[in-house]
Amino acid sequence: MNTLAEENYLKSIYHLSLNTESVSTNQLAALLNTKASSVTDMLKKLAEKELINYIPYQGVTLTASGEKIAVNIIRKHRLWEFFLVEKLSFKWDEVHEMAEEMEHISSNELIDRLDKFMGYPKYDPHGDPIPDCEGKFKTHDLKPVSAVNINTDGIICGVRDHSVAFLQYLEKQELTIGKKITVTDIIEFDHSMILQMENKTIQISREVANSLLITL
Amino acid sequence: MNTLAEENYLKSIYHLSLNTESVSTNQLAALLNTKASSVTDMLKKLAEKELINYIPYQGVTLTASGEKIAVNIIRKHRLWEFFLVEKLSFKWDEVHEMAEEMEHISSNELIDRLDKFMGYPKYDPHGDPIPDCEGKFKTHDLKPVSAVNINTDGIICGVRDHSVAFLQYLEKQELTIGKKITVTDIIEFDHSMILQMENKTIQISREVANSLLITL
DNA sequence: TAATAAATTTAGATAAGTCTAAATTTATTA
DNA sequence: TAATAAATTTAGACTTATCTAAATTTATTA
Ligand SMILES: [Mn+2]
Ligand SMILES: [Mn+2]
Ligand SMILES: [Mn+2]
Ligand SMILES: [Mn+2]
Repeated sequence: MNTLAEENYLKSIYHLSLNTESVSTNQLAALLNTKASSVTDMLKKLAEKELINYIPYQGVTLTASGEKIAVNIIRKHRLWEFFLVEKLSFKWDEVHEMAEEMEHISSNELIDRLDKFMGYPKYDPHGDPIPDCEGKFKTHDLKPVSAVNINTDGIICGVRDHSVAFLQYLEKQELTIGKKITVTDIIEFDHSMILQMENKTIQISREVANSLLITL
Repeated sequence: MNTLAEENYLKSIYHLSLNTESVSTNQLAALLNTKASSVTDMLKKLAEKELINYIPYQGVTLTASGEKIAVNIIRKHRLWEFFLVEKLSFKWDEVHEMAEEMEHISSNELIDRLDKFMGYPKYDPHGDPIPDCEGKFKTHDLKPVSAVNINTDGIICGVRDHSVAFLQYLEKQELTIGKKITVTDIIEFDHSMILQMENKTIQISREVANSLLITL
């Protein structure tokens, strides 16, 4: 159907589209660790296949069929991550690279059965929503901890930074999905925050607070 | 490490080596559905990497490191097939193509954990042995049904033909792995055989008898 | 608004893996 | 054993996905 490279481009365009209206060549080059000229070549190919709307110099958006493919790849990625953590006991910081390969296994029947086998999970190990077999999913209303006021509490439901370093840090602090926290104080000087957890109090930096997402 | 194409060549050389001392260019071209000239190019590359012993015009054998890689790919293939049948309820005729893709997922940690998750199975859904994480496995002593005498009985433990058509035929006749059969008669004219099964008697052609493997 | 900088595309090259057609080597057979 | 056939390799081309360097377009700023 589509090559591995094409799938990775579509997925990247999808992710970048969540923040900006139209995605630029340089944004893609940065995310895909490639050069702008390589991106241009691929954009022409994807436009030819009508998977993206491409206006030279003006950036790209996904067409309906391009988006469908992108969401399906993300569904596969997140279901495999769930499988690796829930069934094979990997930690949440270990699964992304493996899922990058597994998301390209082509069979949809396989992924639908995997979904069923795991009981149709709604969120992956990082709190990201898993699209169902129709491509539908709902994001819950998330806020970075850095955006809430003193004495607000919430449940950790996601992260903005998926790096191994960040995930390992959170794990160590027990700041994992599902945990309840209350912001008890904010240090004016550097905006670090004091969090009250079930069994302890910890302090986190502004950077961490920015990348830790909660529901109120 | 190695490309997908390289892995497929190594695996094919391994499989063909089970029947012949040295594997020829044309044998590989036929199995891999490609042209002899393409095979020659790849053989040069694999020889360069010291994964095969290649003498132009004389065929190839695997080196120790080439064989290790081939066995690891086969381990992955068979473990994923087992997973698909045992955990996701696919039929034994449906899993080969999916496993052809999944065998290239690179992580060995992943496959070792999958192995553990499934209880270290010794045989795949077609009766083929699954190498352990060291690459070791034992084939049981198999004979085609066509090679046994009247009134011999045995347990179905494998197949020589992995085609969908053959597997579906066997499934329909309940000639599946683990079933006990007794050869009660052999028709001289066309060498078809009468098999006594637990709850019925059936007749199979010589072709079928040739591809159905039992232990005595 | 003209000059400069930044972003993007084009041109031309490279590597992997494949192909067809031609040349070469090995095997068969008259 | 010389001619013929079969198997294999070589030569040259093509596709996909990359790259660097140069040209072009768009954005910024003096
Ligand atoms: Mn991921
Ligand atoms: Mn994830
Ligand atoms: Mn198989
Ligand atoms: Mn098998």
